[in-house]
Amino acid sequence: MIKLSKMTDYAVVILAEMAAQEGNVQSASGLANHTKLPEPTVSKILKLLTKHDIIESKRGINGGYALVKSPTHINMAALITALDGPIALTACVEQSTECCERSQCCTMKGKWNPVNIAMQKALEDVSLAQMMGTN
Amino acid sequence: MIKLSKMTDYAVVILAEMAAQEGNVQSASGLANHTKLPEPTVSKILKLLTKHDIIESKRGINGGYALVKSPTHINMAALITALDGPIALTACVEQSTECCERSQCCTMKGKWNPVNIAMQKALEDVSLAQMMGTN
DNA sequence: ATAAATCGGACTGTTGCGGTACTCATTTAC
DNA sequence: GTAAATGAGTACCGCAACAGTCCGATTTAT
Repeated sequence: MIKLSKMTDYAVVILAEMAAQEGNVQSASGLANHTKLPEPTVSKILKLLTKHDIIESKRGINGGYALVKSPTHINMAALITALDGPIALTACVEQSTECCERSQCCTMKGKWNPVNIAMQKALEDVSLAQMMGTN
Repeated sequence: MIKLSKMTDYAVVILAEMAAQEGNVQSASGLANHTKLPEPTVSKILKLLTKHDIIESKRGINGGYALVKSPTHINMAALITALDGPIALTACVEQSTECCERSQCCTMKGKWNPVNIAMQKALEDVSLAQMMGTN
């Protein structure tokens, strides 16, 4: 099963909650309460999102996190990249110019790239706002 | 990193080898030799592919495996489904009508489906033959 | 009928991820 | 200036899924 990690799943829920209160700075514990997710996990995800400039943080008393972009401008590709690393369907991607550990160069080297690109595009086309839309 | 398992990667290499000798029945050990992959792994993959009717097996002396469809009619979606299970980007897919383990229904329930469908389509559009094409 | 060759399914070890806890750095209210 | 509140960073543990291994079932050539 090609599935993205729970972390990404959680991230969407958290971001949706933040978007619902757009403009407000919300603390990690507050978000954890609202989303019913375990606080340490929420905190971890928020840090990752901050590091990748998807949200911004404010320290000190009454600190917390806030969106920097509107939900329309946050796409799934960026989210997944932030939490799970680069989007690629196999280890044998073009970037690794060396041969695999196998005795000869894998004949499939680089062949997955078109697929990867297609997937990347599919994910870029979905915004957080769309994910939040009614069923 | 969204990545598919090595198994799928290997499967493509193996199928490419089989396609190169289309029509011929090839034993698991023979294919392992040609692809330089560990035989038990090759064997395991061949079993999975057989179960999903992507190839067919022949027992007894001079037995082995052979393609049932032409490389043009084998797409990546079928391959990945056979080896890694259904293509879905999250556990919270439409099919599970129950709520998550969280106290309330996840607000994102079913929202990933459009993305999943887009990915499925992207993968269906790539045939084994295309993967075998020259670099 | 026998035996060799091969497929088929169950089993096990290991790696990576999800989840947690702890400590340090920073900011602001008083 | 001090202390409280909050985010940032690091390190750790348990579980689950995967990669790899083995032995039994089945078929066919002789």
